[in-house]
Amino acid sequence: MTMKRQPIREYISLATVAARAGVSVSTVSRIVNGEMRRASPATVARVLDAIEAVGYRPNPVGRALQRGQSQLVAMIAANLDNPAMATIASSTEAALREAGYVMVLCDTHDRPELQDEYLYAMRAQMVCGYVLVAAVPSRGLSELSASGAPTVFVSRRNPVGNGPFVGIDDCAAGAAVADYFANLGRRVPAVVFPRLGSSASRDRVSGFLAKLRERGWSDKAIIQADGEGRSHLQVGYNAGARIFGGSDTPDSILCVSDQIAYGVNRRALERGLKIPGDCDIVSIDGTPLNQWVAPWLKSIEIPYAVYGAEIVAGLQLIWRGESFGERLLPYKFG
Amino acid sequence: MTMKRQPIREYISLATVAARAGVSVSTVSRIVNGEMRRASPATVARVLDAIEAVGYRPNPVGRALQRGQSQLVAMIAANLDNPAMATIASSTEAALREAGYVMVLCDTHDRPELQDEYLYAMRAQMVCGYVLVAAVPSRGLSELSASGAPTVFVSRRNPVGNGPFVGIDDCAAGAAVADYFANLGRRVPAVVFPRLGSSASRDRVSGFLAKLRERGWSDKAIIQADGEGRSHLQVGYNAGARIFGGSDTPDSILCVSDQIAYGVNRRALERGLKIPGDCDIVSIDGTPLNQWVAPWLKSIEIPYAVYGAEIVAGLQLIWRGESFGERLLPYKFG
DNA sequence: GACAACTTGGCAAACGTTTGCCAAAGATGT
DNA sequence: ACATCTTTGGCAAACGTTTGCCAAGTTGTC
Repeated sequence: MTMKRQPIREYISLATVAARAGVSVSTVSRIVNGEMRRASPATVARVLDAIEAVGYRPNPVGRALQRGQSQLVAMIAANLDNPAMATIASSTEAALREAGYVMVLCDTHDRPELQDEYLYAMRAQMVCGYVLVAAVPSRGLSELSASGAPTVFVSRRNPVGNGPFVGIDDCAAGAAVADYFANLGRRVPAVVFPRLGSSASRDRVSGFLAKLRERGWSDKAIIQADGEGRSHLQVGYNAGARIFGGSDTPDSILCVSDQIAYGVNRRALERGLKIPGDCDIVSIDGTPLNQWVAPWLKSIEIPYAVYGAEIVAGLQLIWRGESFGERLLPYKFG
Repeated sequence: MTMKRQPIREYISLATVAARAGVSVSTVSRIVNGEMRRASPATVARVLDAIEAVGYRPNPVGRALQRGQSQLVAMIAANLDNPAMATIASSTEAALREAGYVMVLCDTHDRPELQDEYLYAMRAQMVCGYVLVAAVPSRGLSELSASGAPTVFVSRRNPVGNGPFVGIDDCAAGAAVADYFANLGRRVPAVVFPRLGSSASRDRVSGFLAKLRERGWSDKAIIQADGEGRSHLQVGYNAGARIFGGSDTPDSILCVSDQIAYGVNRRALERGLKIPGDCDIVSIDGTPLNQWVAPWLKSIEIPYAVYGAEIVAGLQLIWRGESFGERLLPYKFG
């Protein structure tokens, strides 16, 4: 009944090399790992030749078992369909490969149960590190947090504690947009954000509001619209209905993500508004795609393409036992 | 100098369970693997309890080493920044997880050397299957092809042989667009495609051309523009310069991908053309994002979100030793 | 009462790697 | 000549799993 699984092929192992070079497996292992002083130059040369001749590559599985840790790094991301996360995934993958690691990608669709399932599965895989992009609170995350496993949080801070973080200064970004609107002479600003916000969303909104207050706005003069939806596109579209349906129509809108801006814009078009013109929209994300499909959108540009390098640098610090608090990357605006 | 790596934690192994249940490791192993007849009901119950009590999960690394094959599936994709591929990656990841596998994601940026590097690295990881999305010809791919390892090609057919394929009927899709233009009474059709084409691009173009010929167009009456660029956005933008700069301006354009359409559209806007109106653009891809950011674009909609399920179904057929030629999924148009 | 057949479960080898420890041989110092 | 140290390299255990084989114990049949 049950299929018997056959190995796909015989692998070239240390034993193969050892036999060919006429030495023991341990000697080859040490040379492979760069312990050149443990063998005479003649032996080293012989072994190196044999490695070359048979095309040996260390088997990561055997190594993982012995070391109790694989060369796999788990990236657990909330939603790959979001181009920003796709870019983070892509750049992290490239940086990890360069450093000799292999990335496992897990898409949680923002669901805590799925996040936990992945967290447990990855622990079983003996991964040597975790990259959590926009993590949600969950039991498994608390355990991970407590276990002290090498972890870097990206975009959203650790929702159940603290830990190394790579992102931008969200508060400052929100404030920058507020300044921009104020300097432009806008009178009726609005801000759109998801109802179930993350630390990032909250900070962007509060930075925006704080700066506007500083520049003379009263709280009720600022339109705040949260939207619901499983994607930020929906969030923006839903919030747009309320923004453009109220008594005051805003002349300037901050959307905390590109996708929200797309949703708001669609609603605006349906209502016959001109963007920009009747109303300016600014978003925070600024993926390159905007230049192609949303030239009407001005953005705070987050350097997602360099996130990967920062994330891997952070992991390497942690692996070396050094500390890594947070790395706030500069954004571009205007 | 060199850091000594410490295992993150002690893992709960078969030995832990065996000690607690008072049986041998082999007995536990057999029960974990569902061989219930090899032990008395009483023993089985005791072992199951122990498993529950200590929270045992099989270690995939040990298993992989013993079986000569891991539960990892390699997805090697040409360009994650393309939303279509991101959707394929996402849906495949979900389907694999459901089937108990773990996906490793590799982004080759369309570069053969990188594709080879990944192919070799994944072989060393003892992956149990390969999903190649938009593969490019390379030495390693030929070797993989020859080795008979379980492989599914997606979107683009195997460029160095043949093998299981998941995609759409590209030829028919191109023809459908041709019919659409003809029925609409368009006179000056154009087609835009990347200079370095894949089987998919070529088939879409040739299907389009063949149908137009069938409906009375001469070859020179059809504008064909190939574009260069590292992304399809660039391809479209570059080809757009030639299309809109020639003597004949087309009244209808087929772009073989969404991203090319974005590029063409940008060029059209720069030239002051109205889309649609002066010129219809139709693309092949039809990602959901279009509805939000490119309402001007009509598309053949490829069901990327269900690719994952088909890919995994294909892999499972292959693992079972059954054959799996190709699966052409239905697309939606209009 | 003898013998076969089945049930139940353990032993041990194997997968590929790493590494602590030991042994042989050569080099150096007295 | 002897003690000590260094160089060179192998042995064997360990990581967690699977599985062929064997050894008891139980049951059934004549």
